[in-house]
Formats: sequence, structure tokens, C-alpha cells
Amino acid sequence: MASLTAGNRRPVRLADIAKAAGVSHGTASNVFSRPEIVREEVRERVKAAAEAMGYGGPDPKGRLLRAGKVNAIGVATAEPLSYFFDDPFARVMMASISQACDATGAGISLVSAANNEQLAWNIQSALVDGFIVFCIEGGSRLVELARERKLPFVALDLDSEDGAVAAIGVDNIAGASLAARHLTDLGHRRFAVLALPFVDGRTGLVSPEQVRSATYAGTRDRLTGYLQELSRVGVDTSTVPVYETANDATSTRAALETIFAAKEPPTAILAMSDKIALVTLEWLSARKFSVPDDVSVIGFDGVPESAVSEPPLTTIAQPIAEMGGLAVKAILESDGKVSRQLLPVKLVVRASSAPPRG
Amino acid sequence: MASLTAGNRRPVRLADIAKAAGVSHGTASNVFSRPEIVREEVRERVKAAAEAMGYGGPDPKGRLLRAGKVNAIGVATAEPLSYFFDDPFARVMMASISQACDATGAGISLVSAANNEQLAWNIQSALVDGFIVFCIEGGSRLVELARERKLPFVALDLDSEDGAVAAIGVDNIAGASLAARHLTDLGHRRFAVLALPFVDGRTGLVSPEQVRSATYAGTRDRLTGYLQELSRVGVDTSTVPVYETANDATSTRAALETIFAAKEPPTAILAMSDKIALVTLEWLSARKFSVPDDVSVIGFDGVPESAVSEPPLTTIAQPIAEMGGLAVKAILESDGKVSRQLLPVKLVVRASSAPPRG
DNA sequence: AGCAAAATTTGAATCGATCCAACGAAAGTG
DNA sequence: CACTTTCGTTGGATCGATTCAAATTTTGCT
Repeated sequence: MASLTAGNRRPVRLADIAKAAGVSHGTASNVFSRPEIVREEVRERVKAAAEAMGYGGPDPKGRLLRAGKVNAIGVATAEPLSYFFDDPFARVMMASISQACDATGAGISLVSAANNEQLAWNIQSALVDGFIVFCIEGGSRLVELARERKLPFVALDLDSEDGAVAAIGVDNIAGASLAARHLTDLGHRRFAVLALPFVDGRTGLVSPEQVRSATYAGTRDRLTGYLQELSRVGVDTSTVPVYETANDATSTRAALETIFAAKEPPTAILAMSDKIALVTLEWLSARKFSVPDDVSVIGFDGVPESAVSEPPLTTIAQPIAEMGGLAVKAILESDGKVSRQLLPVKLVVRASSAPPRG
Repeated sequence: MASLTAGNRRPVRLADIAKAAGVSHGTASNVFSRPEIVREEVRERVKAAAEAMGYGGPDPKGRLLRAGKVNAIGVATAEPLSYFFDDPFARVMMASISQACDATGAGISLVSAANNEQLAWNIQSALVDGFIVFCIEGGSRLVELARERKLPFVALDLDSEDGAVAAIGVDNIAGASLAARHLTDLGHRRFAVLALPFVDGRTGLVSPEQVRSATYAGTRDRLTGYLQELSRVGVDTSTVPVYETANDATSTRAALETIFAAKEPPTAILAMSDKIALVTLEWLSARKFSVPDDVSVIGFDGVPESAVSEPPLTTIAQPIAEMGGLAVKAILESDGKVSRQLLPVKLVVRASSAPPRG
């Protein structure tokens, strides 16, 4: 039944149907945006013309320019787009961002890219009112790019310690302390740390000076928190191996291989993400280590998966829902000020931690 | 160090910096879009002016109007935005769409809304080159809305049988037959069906005429496939209870309560989605039914979760990755034709199905 | 120097709408 | 009937860029 008219190309503009209906473009525009102010007879005529010519309604491209606001916020990461749907932490965070957006009627644009050049272009040309930046790997470059757009933006999971960028994150030092404290309270004294990246693209055992020159302040803060607590109870922190992973299964397993090849393997693993911790749980189970009897494991993040792992994971829960909401609010109600918010974390004790053997 | 200039508002346009640098706006534009054709001295001068005035690069809003292409595809559903990150099927599909988009450098815009009015507006004003529409609940309305935009679009999981809309889906009848056949081959003769919605917002036992008037052709096709196979082996299909669920835990559990309150409960459950099947597995385990010894369960979709459930779920796997890729391709290379593709499904036998007792 | 060819730069036109001041017509008022 | 309101409509200005034919400057060559 529809328009045969729409046969070939479709350069049907508002002006075209205005002409066809014999009204000015101003009136035609009103028919769509404020129908109540135009006389019914005219309104019907214009609508009929639009229908006949196969006009799909005012093109948002045009409206946008005039209106200024896109009514969408961009979420950016330096990972591939599928990161948003694959990574547990990202997923939970996105779900909470979604809710906040739903509530305000804003849309979400996913911005990301495999290579750096494409990423820059994608950020520069994203049609959004502001950015929420996921700072995992490649975070600093991303923050720089986003900042250049001169749009409101907020860094999540702050790994940029630059005071000039708005950020919402958790108190990493306190959280890490809390994690370590839980294990020391249980009596553990032999630890290993499975860290997130300190700098991009490196994995393996890291030295103290490598830590000092970390790109990622978040990672460094968590380590600081761990070590603070460990030294408080008299552990010689220079003997605690710290392995940098890429927050994936491969690098985590490689680290575990080395850690458990040692003469005196640790009785407790401090993992900087639940993802790392969950891989660790799997690896230990495959190697017939019993958790928590042989080894205690504690994660960081509090993703839903941690509640249903085997065994359920003790972890440091971030207030992810709250963070997403705050981030969206920061963009939509941006007043130009940069604000940095540090949210508190909570220790969630589950079955992956217990006193050491003996 | 940055621009103090950006103190208050920011109406810095390309024209402003052109004036400041003493060149025409044509040249200023070239500095950003084709730097190689402008003399170095001029280029530097313009860039310096831009920097000094706190210009964040050419505003995509302006460029867009000229260029026409947004370079982003919209993914729409009538569910809340968080559906994309919560629902297992959606997540896998989105991951595959993401990959296809990454490969071509296109962005993704998530379009959705709680209420109908907002949804219409969001679709009408989405800045995208085309839509991929998730047809779950509210699918028909969504398809209508998307079609009105007169942009390329493709329906996923086709629940619209309207031949005029492009769609990519699986052969629901064949898939459902395959599922039922697997169970009949094992010897089952007493079944119950846990269906997806036939129409919006209703749950509970459905009658044959309700099935005939289904809004969702996909749901109806799956049922047709089931029943075809069951009657082939001589089951009186009028005795097979069909329960409509909302593809969520609540309605599924309600259906199960009723089903297993019967005198002769089924020995096999045909679930139209893995989500329903997984809830069923949980419910049965809580009620001390043994799967597959007391009851066999088969799902539909083939989401990753089905492989790691307890027990692992026998299911009909959709070629989700392929579907996502095809959908993106259909949008980006749209030639105006509508094409409908029916992809084949595969039976994946795992531990949730076995011969009935005795 | 003189002239053609090549390299840059210019400025008007365009993309597709919305907004608004001004205007004409119809309705209301004394 | 003259005069103010009210209502609807008009058309120009604007949003912020890109594009391209034409104008101008440089460069190359004899």
C-alpha cells in the first residue's frame, strides 16, 4: 500500500512537502513539532502530502544542528566494542548506566575501536552530549581524546590521577586494605598479588620501581592498599610477588603457574579484579587445590558472577549501580566544574576465604 | 595549562577561528579535514588559533548534516536499555553485532525506552544510518516505528511475518521440530511447552485459538514445529499443555507450579528459550526433581550459559554470530531491497535430556 | 621578464531542520 | 464602525560544518 514514490533515491525534505502542500516550510515544520498550533485543515493537508511523498518525518540530522543537544551519552573504551557485552564488570556498569539513561530518556552511544587512529576519529565524530570513559587499558590516551572534544566527560574507575578530569571511582586504597585485612585477620601471612596492568601491554612479575612508574593510578593504589595492610602485620612486603596480568585468562594462568611453582607457595591470593579471581578459582580447581582450604582467594569488583562461582568468591564490592547513576548525572547536569568522587567499597565475605591450614 | 578562555560558554565555531587566523572558513575547514592541501604556515596559524580559543575540532553536528552518513547503526528494542546487558541472548547477539561493527568502523547506538511514547520519539530522533530491531515483546510496534523512519532496517529473530520487512532469523519450525524429535527419539511421550509470548502482556495456559491469533509468528512457528513432531509419533497434541511466559523467572515458575501439580506431570519440557529452560532447571532442582532422570529439558537459542548450567542444557543453537554479522551487513550495504534470510539451527545435545524413567 | 601550469585560497551554496519577529485575517469589544 | 486581541502563517536568519568552481598566488621554465 505504501509509497511507490519512494522508488529510487529519497531526497524528500520538509521543504518539498511544504511546497507540495502549498504552505511555508515554517508551517510544515510546525505540523510535526507543534501540531496543536496549526489549523486542522492545513495540518491534514501537510500530513497527506508527507504520506504521499514518502516522507519519514523531520530528519534528526537537521533538527540536531538547530537544537544543539543530541540527548545521548557516549560510553567509550579503548577495547573492542564487544567488551561492553563480554566483560562482567563492564556489563554490570553498563546496566546501571542504562538504568540511569532510561530514567532520563537519554540514549547510549557505544564508542570504541580496535586501532588507535580509528578510536580518535570515532571519539571526535561521536554524536553525543558527553562521554563516560571506561579507564582500563589505554585509558590515558582515551581521556586525552575525550578531553579534546571539550564536552562534559567523566572517567570511570579513575586511573587518571589528573585532578583536572572529572572522575568517579572507588577508594582503591581503602578497598585493597580491607581485602588484605580480611586475610590477615584470618591468619594468612604468605601472599601473592595478581594485579591489573600498571602500564599497557606488559605482563609478568613487577618490581617496586615498575610500580612507582605506573600509568594506572588505580592499579597502584590497590597495590598500595594491599601492602600497607600486609606490612602492618609484619609481612615483609618485598617478598610478596606481584604479577601483572592483562585482566584475562591467559596472562592470569601464566602468573599462577609461576606463583605455584615456588617452594613456599602463598596461602592467599589477592586478585585485583573478580575476573582474575574467577580464573584463579578455576585454575586452582583444575590443579586439585582446594579453595579455601589450601588457598584463599579474594577478588575486587563484586560482579554478579562472583556470587555463583564455585566456591562463591569473597570480594570487595564496588557500588557499581551508584557509580553508573552518578556518571550519567554528571554528564547530563554538567555545570562545567570537574568533580572527583571517591565512593566507599564493601567487603563481601563468601566461601573462597578461610584461615590457612594448620 | 589549558584554555582559560573556555571559562564560560563555548560558542567557538570554525568560523571564529578562521576569522582569528585571518583565513576563510573554507581554508579553516581544510586544516582539519584535509590538512595536506593547505600550506604549512597557514595550517600552523589556524591550529594555533584553534588551540588559543579552546576549539575542540569541527563539531560533528555540523559535519553530519553535510555528510549525510552518521556511521552508526541503531539497535532497538521495546525493553528497557539494560536488556542489552542483562539478557543472555541479547548479550551474545550484541557481541556479534559489535564485532561486525568494529570490523567496519561503525558505531552502535542503543535505542529503547520504557514507555511507548518515549520509544517512538527515540526512534524518530535516533541519529543512525539504519536499525537492527530486536523483536521480542512489543516487536510489531517497533517494526512499524522503524519502518516509518524510512531508513534501512532489519528485524532480528523475525516475529513479523510481514514480507515487506527485511528480516534475519532462524528456521523456527525446523528448529522446534528438531528439539521435539530429539525427545521423542529418546522415548518421551508426555510433554509440556513453556512458550515465549504469543501476544504482549499475557501469561498462562493458552488455547489453540489463542495460538492462531498470535502476534508473534516466531513463537507460533516454534509451537508448530513442536506439535508437528509430537503428532508424528502419535501424541495427542490437544493434551499437551502450552504455557505462555514473559521469558522471565516469575512467569516461568508460575507455569511450572501448575504443570507439576498435574496428576501425570510431563517427562519432558520443551522450552522456547534457554532463559526459560535455565529457570526451569533451577526450579526443578529446588523441587528435588532430577534432570534428566525425572524430567528432560530442552531449550532454544544456544546461549553460552546453557553450556555451564547444572546440568548442561540440551538446546537448539542459533547461529548468533552469523546473524549479527548479516544484520550489520544488511544495514551498511543496504540496496533498498528487502531480503529475508532463514538460517539453519543445530541441535546441541548435553546432559539435560535422557530417556524417560522406566 | 613573460607566460603557462600548478598550488592555494576564497566565498557562495548546501545540508535539513527550528525559531521568531512580523504580518494578515478573523474574532471580540465598547 | 473603529480598534484591540487572538490566531495562524510567513519567510528570513540560524545552527556548524563541507564542497567546489572560480580567483589568486606561486612556481617552473625559457
